[in-house]
Amino acid sequence: MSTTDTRETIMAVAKAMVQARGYNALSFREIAKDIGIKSASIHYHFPTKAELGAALAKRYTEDALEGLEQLLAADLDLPAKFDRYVSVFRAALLNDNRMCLYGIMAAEYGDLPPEVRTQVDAFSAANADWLSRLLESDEARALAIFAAIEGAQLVARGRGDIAVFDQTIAAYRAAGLAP
Amino acid sequence: MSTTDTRETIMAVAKAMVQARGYNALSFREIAKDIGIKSASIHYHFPTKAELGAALAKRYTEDALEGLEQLLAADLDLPAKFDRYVSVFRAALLNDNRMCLYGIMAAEYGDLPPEVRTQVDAFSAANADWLSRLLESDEARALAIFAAIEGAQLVARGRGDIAVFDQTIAAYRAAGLAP
DNA sequence: TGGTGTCTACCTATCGATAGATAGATAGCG
DNA sequence: CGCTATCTATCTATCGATAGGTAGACACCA
Repeated sequence: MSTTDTRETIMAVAKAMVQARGYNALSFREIAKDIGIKSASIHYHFPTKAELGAALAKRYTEDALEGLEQLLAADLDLPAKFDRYVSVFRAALLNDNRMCLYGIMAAEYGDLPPEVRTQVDAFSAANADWLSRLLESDEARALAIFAAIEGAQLVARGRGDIAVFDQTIAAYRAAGLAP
Repeated sequence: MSTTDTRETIMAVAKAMVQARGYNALSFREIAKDIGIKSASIHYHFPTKAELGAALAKRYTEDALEGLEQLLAADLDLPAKFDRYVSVFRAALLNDNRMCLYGIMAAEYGDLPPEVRTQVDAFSAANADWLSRLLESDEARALAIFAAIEGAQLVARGRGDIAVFDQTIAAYRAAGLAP
């Protein structure tokens, strides 16, 4: 397999694992077993676990930003755009009750290597920035909405019920927090 | 030391560790070192890690419920009671940027032993119930407020800034989500 | 063209550290 | 004596990481 393919496969598998069980539960041996190589080979692509974690978070933010820029430019009204935004977080739950990579890593913040923290921080900043542009509001309000969505995901995950997520978002809208 | 004392000390230290770094990062050896005993001795009080984790979450809910019942009966207006409620979550952040035990365990949900999950679920249910009584609202709205507070804590922790938590709660109030 | 060196992408084997867990001994106490 | 609470010592499993080797692709040079 080419370097790029294997590297991408590692990242895809690792991302899913983190979203399901967290950064701490991420294991080189498990990744390796999943994709049919040896754990030592992962070190060829990602010298340390911290580098893999940082690459994961960085890519996650980049991918999100790309999609969000397109969404912002789309010919949709504000509630529809917000709907699409929320559906990204919703999709994680639908995918085997997983969480947003940010949410689970933020919970483990105290255990994260510095380079991973940096990338995790970037995700919340990017989301707050995007939401403030969408809503033409200040960053504080945008960050509050982002936080509320993350919380909705966290609680819905514990309940194992996507309906809880939907009802919570609906409550945010009914209260006027979200558009 | 009496059984009770040691058991309580183990729980206190373990609780702080989970709030700082999560259930997965909780280590018998670390707890033992902290309180000056051997890790084997912890197994005398808590045969397995899962039992310790479940006991932690159970106690956490019990303690919370006790305080909340008193708060509900207190001679304060609604916003003041809500203030006090929020301040409990705020206090965790002030305590070395720790998180609510529920929040961090909910994030690790996919990795939690069944008996721990059960106790974690009980906490969100108890909070939703309490909030619905406080607000005289339906459970869905109450759960949404709980979720939003958890999210505020998660994001503020990543930012390492208690002001982010305060501003987020303020934004919830300004929007009309919280009283 | 054919040999030589280098690079990629893995491999096997192993390291030291740490995890939770257990068996069995022991000190102290009523 | 018997119980409680702790100890020492050890086990198995797993962790990330490293050392060293190798098949194959590719480039360069005589």
